[in-house]
Amino acid sequence: MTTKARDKKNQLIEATIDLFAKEGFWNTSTARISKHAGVATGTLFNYFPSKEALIDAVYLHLKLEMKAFITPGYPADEGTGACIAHVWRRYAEWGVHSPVHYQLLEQLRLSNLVSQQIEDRLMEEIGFMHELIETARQQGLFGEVSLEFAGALIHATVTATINVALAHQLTGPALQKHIAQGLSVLWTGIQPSK
Amino acid sequence: MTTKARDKKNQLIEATIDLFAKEGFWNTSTARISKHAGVATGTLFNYFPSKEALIDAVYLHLKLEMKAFITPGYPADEGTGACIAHVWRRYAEWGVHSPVHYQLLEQLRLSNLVSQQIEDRLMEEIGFMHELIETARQQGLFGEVSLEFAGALIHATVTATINVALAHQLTGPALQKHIAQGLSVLWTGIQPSK
Amino acid sequence: MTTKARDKKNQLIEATIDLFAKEGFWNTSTARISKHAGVATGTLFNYFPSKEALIDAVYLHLKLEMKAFITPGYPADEGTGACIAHVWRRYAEWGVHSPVHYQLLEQLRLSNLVSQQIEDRLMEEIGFMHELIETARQQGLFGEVSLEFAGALIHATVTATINVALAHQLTGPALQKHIAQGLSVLWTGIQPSK
Amino acid sequence: MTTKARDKKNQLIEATIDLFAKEGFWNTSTARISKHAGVATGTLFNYFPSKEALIDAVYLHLKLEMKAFITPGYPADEGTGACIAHVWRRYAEWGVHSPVHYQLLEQLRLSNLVSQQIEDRLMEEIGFMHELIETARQQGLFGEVSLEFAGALIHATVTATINVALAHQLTGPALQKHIAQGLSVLWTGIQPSK
DNA sequence: TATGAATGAGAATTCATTCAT
DNA sequence: TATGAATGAATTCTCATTCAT
Repeated sequence: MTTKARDKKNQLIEATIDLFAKEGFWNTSTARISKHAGVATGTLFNYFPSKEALIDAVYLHLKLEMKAFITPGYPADEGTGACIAHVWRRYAEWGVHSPVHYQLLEQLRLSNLVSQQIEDRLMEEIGFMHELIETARQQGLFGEVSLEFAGALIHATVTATINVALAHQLTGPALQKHIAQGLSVLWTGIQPSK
Repeated sequence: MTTKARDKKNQLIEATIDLFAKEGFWNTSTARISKHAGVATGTLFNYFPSKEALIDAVYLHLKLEMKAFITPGYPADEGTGACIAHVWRRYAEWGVHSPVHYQLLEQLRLSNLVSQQIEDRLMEEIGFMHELIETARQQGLFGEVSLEFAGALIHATVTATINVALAHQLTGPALQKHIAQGLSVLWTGIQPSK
Repeated sequence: MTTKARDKKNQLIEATIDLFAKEGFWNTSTARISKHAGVATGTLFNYFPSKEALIDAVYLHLKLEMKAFITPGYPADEGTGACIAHVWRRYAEWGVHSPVHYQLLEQLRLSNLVSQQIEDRLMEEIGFMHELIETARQQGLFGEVSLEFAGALIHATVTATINVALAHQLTGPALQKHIAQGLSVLWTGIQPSK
Repeated sequence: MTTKARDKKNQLIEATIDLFAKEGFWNTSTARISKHAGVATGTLFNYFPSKEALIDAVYLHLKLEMKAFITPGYPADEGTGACIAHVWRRYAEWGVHSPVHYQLLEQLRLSNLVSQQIEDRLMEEIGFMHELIETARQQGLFGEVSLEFAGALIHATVTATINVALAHQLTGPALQKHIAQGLSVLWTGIQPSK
């Protein structure tokens, strides 16, 4: 795929995200997406074989964007706990920083619109988080909680934290305190009882 | 509204839930709903002025069903903590007991398809939960966590708990232990640090 | 047909006229007509076998109403010219007096919605006007103008007169003067050249 | 708009006129129009955003066609009276020449289906007639008749003339004589009394 | 490769009419 | 005779996708 082609794909993906956010899922036709991206209706289908494939690409795009936001500063040498805390905190910050993208990602996650193929593909990209959690479990950081439950709780707490931060429009120190509080709930709640 | 009319409305609502679950939101037309409910296409619109109104009714139906499941055995005289624990536990049990309804409710919650009017109407029905949380806060059960954040965390943890229970198809004692674990995470995590 | 039945028929016809005027032809369903008349949807079809039959009845009703307005004071003993002038003038006055009914009548006339059967039936009721015109022709009042042309010109001039009177909201002496002017145009225009 | 696009628009407009005439207003669906024009149902809506817009276009088309028929031979240098007579005569000839179009135009005129926007647009195209009438009035050709009344009478007489010509299927010299007669009625009737 | 007109199945909704009560 | 819920064909309009240029 040439650079130009990749550019156009991204252009279309960004236009899709924009319109999904602005007008909602249901009212966003491929024709409108094309126009918003500044290309002809037919062109969209030169880059994505179907609308479904476009939505898959959007989901992938959002997840990778999130990953790219989370990754910097990863404290690989400070221990598993620090790593998980980093990921959790950066996720929360991403959600507050890109609320539109975050909300769309959550909607797509529940929508059954994303193909299994893409979910699999993402396992490879995001899999390191699962390994991280598994390591933490084995180190006894999570008590008896299963791998999957730990993942679910991490996701659940970060989501709740983002949503409240957005609802209250928190920024600056108030936001940082809120995020710390959310992380603390997870951390306290999930740790093994003494 | 006569009993017969109420029956038919329910019939249509159940058919809608069924199809939404089976075929997904996006592929479920009013024509298919009517056929699935065993009535003519026009009949649906005798009971709901629009598809939007039908979806509102479905959402209302699901929330009230959930409330009806949660309410029995409410330990009003055992203190706020026991009440919250009861509600949390019964919610989790409902989700595991009626996974299709639970999942649809979650989808609708994020979809922006439900009108504000219905959200308001539900505040009256579900409002007691908010009061419960507020009372708990004032009794110092939740540390510094705000009302809204407490609500979000309660919802987030119960959701995570249900999802994992469903994924692992937990039942019987294993399920009860899992639910207890989820509740404990919330409870430990949210309580004020000593 | 009992008196009660005739009353209900009239009730339905009046409701139809009212709604046609208020909401236009295209948006007026039989259901709305029934409701407006204060009867059940099915009841309408006990009195009129179809919507088409109802429209026929409305047309008939309007024409007879017009005739009833025109007839009083008919100067049978003052000569043909006076009779025609009377009819013309009363027609104009009816149009100004009942603009809604007048306009609906004109619309129905051009709409092809009225059955031939009703047109025939009306010939009997309204036929005297044609005879009147024919007599006038034979008396040489209309020059070489054919019967049909004379009728068309009479109708055309009265219609133009009413429309302008309505547009300018003429009343009282101004209206009378305007009507006299319209009649004079017809009379002067149509009379044989010396 | 390319030539091809204009052609297709005209194709659809002609199909609409044809069907309106053949089957009447009320039975003519967009689906039938599309099929009659030899295009897919969706294609119609590529050219007209709604059925209403199509009807507007039909009305505009008919009026401009009429104008194009009337204009040639306009005797601008023979005085106002000659100009009005020319327009009147050509209008009558157009009605007899294109009865289907003429009748549809009259129906649309009374139907309230044409948007104000199109009426305004037509004022610019047809406005010269109003100026013509106003000039004639100021030259004393019309006695005390107001501008609007003069216009209404002109329209009324030409319409009556066309209708009778069509009913009698007049052609050739008989038609010309009939038209002359109609014009004479207007002219004699409307001129100032000495 | 880009274009955008053409396609036609499918969507939500309406409505004249029927018929069991 | 009156009722009004039920019917389902018909309507306007949308939209993912195709394909000739």
